[in-house]
Amino acid sequence: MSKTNTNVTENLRKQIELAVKAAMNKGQLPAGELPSFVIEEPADRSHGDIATNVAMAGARVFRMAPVKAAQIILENLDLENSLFEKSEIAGPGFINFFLSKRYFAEVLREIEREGDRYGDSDFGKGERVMVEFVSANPTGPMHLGNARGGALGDCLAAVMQKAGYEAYREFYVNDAGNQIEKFAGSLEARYMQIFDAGFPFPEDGYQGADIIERAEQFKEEFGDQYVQADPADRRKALVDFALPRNIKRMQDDMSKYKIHFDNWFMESTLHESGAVKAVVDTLREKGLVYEQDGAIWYKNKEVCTELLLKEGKKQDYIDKLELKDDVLIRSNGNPTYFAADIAYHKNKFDRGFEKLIDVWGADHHGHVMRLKGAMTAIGYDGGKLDILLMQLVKLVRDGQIVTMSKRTGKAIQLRDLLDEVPVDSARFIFNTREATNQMDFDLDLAIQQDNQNPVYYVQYAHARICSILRNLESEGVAVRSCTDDELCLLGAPEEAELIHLLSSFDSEIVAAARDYDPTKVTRYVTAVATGFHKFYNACRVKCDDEALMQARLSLCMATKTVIKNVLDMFNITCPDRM
RNA sequence: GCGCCAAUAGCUCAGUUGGAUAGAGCAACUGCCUUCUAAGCAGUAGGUCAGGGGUUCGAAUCCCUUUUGGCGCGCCA
Repeated sequence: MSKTNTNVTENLRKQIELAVKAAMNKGQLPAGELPSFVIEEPADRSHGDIATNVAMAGARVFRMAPVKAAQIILENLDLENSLFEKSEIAGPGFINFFLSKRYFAEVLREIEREGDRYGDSDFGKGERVMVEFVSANPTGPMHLGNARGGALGDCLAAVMQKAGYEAYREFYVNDAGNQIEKFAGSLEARYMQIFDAGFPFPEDGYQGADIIERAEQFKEEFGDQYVQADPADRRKALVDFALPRNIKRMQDDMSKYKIHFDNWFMESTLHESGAVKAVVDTLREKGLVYEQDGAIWYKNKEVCTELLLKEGKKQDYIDKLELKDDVLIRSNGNPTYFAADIAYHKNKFDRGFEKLIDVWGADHHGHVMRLKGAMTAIGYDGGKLDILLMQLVKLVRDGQIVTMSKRTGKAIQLRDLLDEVPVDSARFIFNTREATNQMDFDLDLAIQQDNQNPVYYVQYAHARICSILRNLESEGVAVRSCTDDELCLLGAPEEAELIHLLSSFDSEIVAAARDYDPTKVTRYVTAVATGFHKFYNACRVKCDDEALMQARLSLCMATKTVIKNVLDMFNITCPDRM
């Protein structure tokens, strides 16, 4: 809601509360608790601009029919000097309020004044928030799930920024640990197979074609000089060769996808600095680790049980969860991913971030509780760590579901996608489905560069506005500021509806930030585009009435500002002509 | 078995902390360019909100239950 809009709602709430109290004092309503009620925009605009259910919500307290209570409240309501011009009782007892044209003028003025800052709010109070996303394994190419996570994470960070947070984007590179061992074994096998086709491939190795490619590149450079080498040296040489190239490829892909991370954080630094060992020690000091079968275990069950009881969960519910303890240090001495992850998130908090958001694939959801619990256990607030779980993407091509797997090497990769699908369209389409829902990505549709593609619909609205401005400019018409009286000429339903949409920009941003859901903003800007196209068809900007033309130009400029602010925020091209 | 997420038009999905006649895009059908971009607009058709109970003035929304689908329950990440 724009500031204008927010003020209107807050004032109305106070006025209604005063009216109810006044009626109670006069004995028109039985004295009692003020009911909690909502003030909202009705779905149907013929029901007014703002409506309240106070009479219905209070039906029990008032002990009378909602319609009658509404009448009494309305009689006690003072709407003099407000931006409302009319009110009515409707349906089962709603009180509907109609905004005056002065209000619409206010909104347009505010947008003109704020320009590219329009939609900003102080909801986040400048809090530093880190959004960690993609964080793909550097052992292979990025897949379609990373494409979705990239678009969602990047746009979520943008939304947080717009809502008044200080957002920071980070990519966690798992350049250490077990999967690097697997990576080494796979590379080794592919390298050796060049010389000896019978060299065994590890059972759990990475089967992707990219591994073979890297092994061949390695052979190009070093020939057969590692065939006879010590296997440990050979693997190290292969990883040292392949890993930086893989990371570079991920960075190039992200850059092509118009995602720019503030930081690429290397897991290996946590091992080298001793940070991983340090958190294990911290947990040990708190009596939360024990040794068994040569491994060091973390008392996850104990910690999570305590936290769940604090949340008010019942013991038998907790029992059914069958919580298990987790290994921190394997019997071979290597720390687990989990141990490194605790150290990593501690590191994030220690860098001064007050809120952490991780975008993960839903297949990692079993990891959420134990990580948050562990953060609390080492003295941080696990409640400040939020995980956005993203359901995986299914790829559909020619109406057939294509299974994605790094292992089969047959899945489409992020870079295949970007070769075929325009970046704007990929970023937009991935933000049309909520993260919590599974998504079918129709490759054929996304590749299409025509009106089926939703991003063009929004861009087209912007280009249309630019075109109007160009045409009028060539005829010597300059956009100027309008007086209130002129702006009040905007009375058509399409005009009112569009202004209404524009006024709710920052409440949409706040809702998206609150719910960690950037897809709300995509849908919002689509609605704004619809509102504009309807207005365009119903009302001609260029007309004989100079004052009306200027008022409509103000509306065009305001619409242009909102669309541009959204597309800029999401790093999507905002063309002046199409 | 236990847990998490979901089930809404032919398809893909919205539905704003319980509200008024459940919406949009695509697909289908019918109209609208001698006037600012038809990548657009208007209209028609399409629904047992998975099924069944419950809570209340009022349920797609909250609770219970059944069914179906996805995912997870590793000294993998």
